[in-house]
Parts: sequence; structure tokens; C-alpha cells
Amino acid sequence: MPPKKSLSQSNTLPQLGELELALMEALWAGPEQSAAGLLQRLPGNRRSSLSTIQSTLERLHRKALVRRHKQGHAYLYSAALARPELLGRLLGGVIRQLHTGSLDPILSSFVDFAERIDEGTLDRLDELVRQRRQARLSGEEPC
Amino acid sequence: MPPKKSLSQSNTLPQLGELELALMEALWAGPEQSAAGLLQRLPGNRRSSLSTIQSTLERLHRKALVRRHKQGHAYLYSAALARPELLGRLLGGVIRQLHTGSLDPILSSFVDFAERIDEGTLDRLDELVRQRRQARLSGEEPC
DNA sequence: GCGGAACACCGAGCGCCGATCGGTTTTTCG
DNA sequence: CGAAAAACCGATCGGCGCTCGGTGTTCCGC
Repeated sequence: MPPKKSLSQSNTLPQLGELELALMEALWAGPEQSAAGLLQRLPGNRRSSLSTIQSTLERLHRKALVRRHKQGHAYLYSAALARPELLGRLLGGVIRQLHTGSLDPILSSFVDFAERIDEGTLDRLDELVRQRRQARLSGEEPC
Repeated sequence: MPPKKSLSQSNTLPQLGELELALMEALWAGPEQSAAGLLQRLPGNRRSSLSTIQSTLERLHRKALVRRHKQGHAYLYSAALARPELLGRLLGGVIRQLHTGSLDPILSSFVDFAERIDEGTLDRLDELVRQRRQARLSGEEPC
């Protein structure tokens, strides 16, 4: 039997690699940058060839994590997602893997997680939720 | 230059594969089970050979996600982590990759995420947080 | 005890993916 | 037009999950 294509997990974007993450980091740290510019702005332990940077950026582009447009003969790259959005997407991926229909275990797990970090974290979470709910009630969607 | 070992991301346990996840699912659904037993308890679309199950369980064991002990000539497996703990660990991994010191972006991202699922989810999250905080106040740790 | 059954264990192969880079082509600019 | 810079192409490598067959071990019934 030919081993069927694995298909991974539907729309769950796979964990980012080290270099990919470093590049996102570099992109968040500034405005549009070229591959060559990014190469130099990379932390010293992460020096690669320009080709490597380019193909990694290409991969990020296919994943829709960076935007780019040609300026002269070079691409200028910028992050397509802010850090919180990316985090939310990754979180969503992990969660979608483990949820069983009911959301409760997930929410509960996260509250657990928050609580374990620090006792104050729970309070902050509460604050954020309340804030968000308020925003929703007070004409968030007046359309 | 020999390409240095990638080492992945420190202690961040890599995404689980499909079969690994299915097995965890099966383990959570019942008490100690043998590889053969698990094979049959697997959803129909996931029928593999016994060897495959065994090596996957071995992998899970190396990752400390399952416990096992010999009963007769066969291993009996059980989940080493409950679902919420595993979720917490995966969440923690993702978060550790992206966090920048302050927790707020993370919490905020999660609230975002919850909100995007369903409008009621936010309410439920609020409920859970409040519940948890109450538990904390009313002598959760009387030691 | 002995033989078959059930299982663990080993090793091999496949596909996917991220990282890495060299060589070739394209584009730009002096 | 010619040199420089970048994109583009494709090849390799290592890691990992999945898959399985073959071989060794252990147990149990006869």
C-alpha cells in the first residue's frame, strides 16, 4: 500500500522553524526590509547565507505571514501579521487539535495555565475579558 | 561547514502527529490498555499494523506522555498527562516561542481567539475565570 | 518440556518540512 | 553595454512521524 499523503492537520499551520521565527522577530522590529538588510539585522548566532534568508522568506510568504513587493530589483518584506495575531493563530492550531467538540475543556485548560503562571495573571485575564465584553456591548457592531 | 544539529526549540515538545494524538485520545477514553487493545479501539479510518501502534507508543513514551508497565509479556499503557495538562503544555510551548516578557499580549491574544470562535465563548470564559478566582479566595489553599 | 501464539524489539524505507547553499538567470544602474 | 545585486532554481541534509516486516522473547496450554 502506498503510504497516503499525510495532509498534516487541515489548516493548522505547522510550528515555525527557528530561522522563520527570527525573521518574523526582525520584521516586527522595523518597517519594510530587504532580504539583505534582514540578514545583517539578524542576531549574531544566526548568520546564514543570503540564499537561505531568501528561501526562508519565500516560505513565510507562501504561509502568508509576510507581505512583499518589488522595489527596484529587490523585494521589500514586511510582516503580514502582528505578533498577537500570529500567536492567536498558533494557539488556535494547537487548540483545534485537542478540542473535542465542547470548548469548555480548552477554556478551562487555559485558565489553568494562566493561573499557574502567576496569581495575578488570573486577575488580569478577568480584566481583559470584562473589557472586551464591554466593548462588545457598547456598539461594537452597529451595522 | 557541517550543518549544526537543529535541536528544535529547547524544551518545546513538537506538535503531535495524527496517530499519536489518536492514541492519546484512546488512552483518555479508558484505563490501562495494551497496544493490541488500542489498535482495535482506534477509529476505523485509523487502522494500522500492530507494529505501527507499538512504535508510536514507544515514541509517546519517550516523550513522557504515556506510562507503561509490563503485565505478562505485554505492556499496559496509560496516559501520563490528562488532556488539560497536555493542552497546557502545548500552549506553553507555543507561548514560550513568542512571548516577549510581558504576558499581556498572550492573554489578549487568547481572549481575541475566544471571541472569534463564538460570541458566547467570551461569556463562558468570564464565568470560568470568576469561578476560579472565587475558588482561590475561599480557602483553596488552607495549608 | 514443547510448540505455537502473542508480543516486543530492531531496522529499513517513505514523505514532509525546515535549513542550507551554489550556480544560473534576470534586473538594475552607472 | 557591462558589472553588481538580487531573484530564482534545484539539490542536499537532518529530523520526525508513519509504516511495516522480520526476528527474538516470553508466556501459556497441551
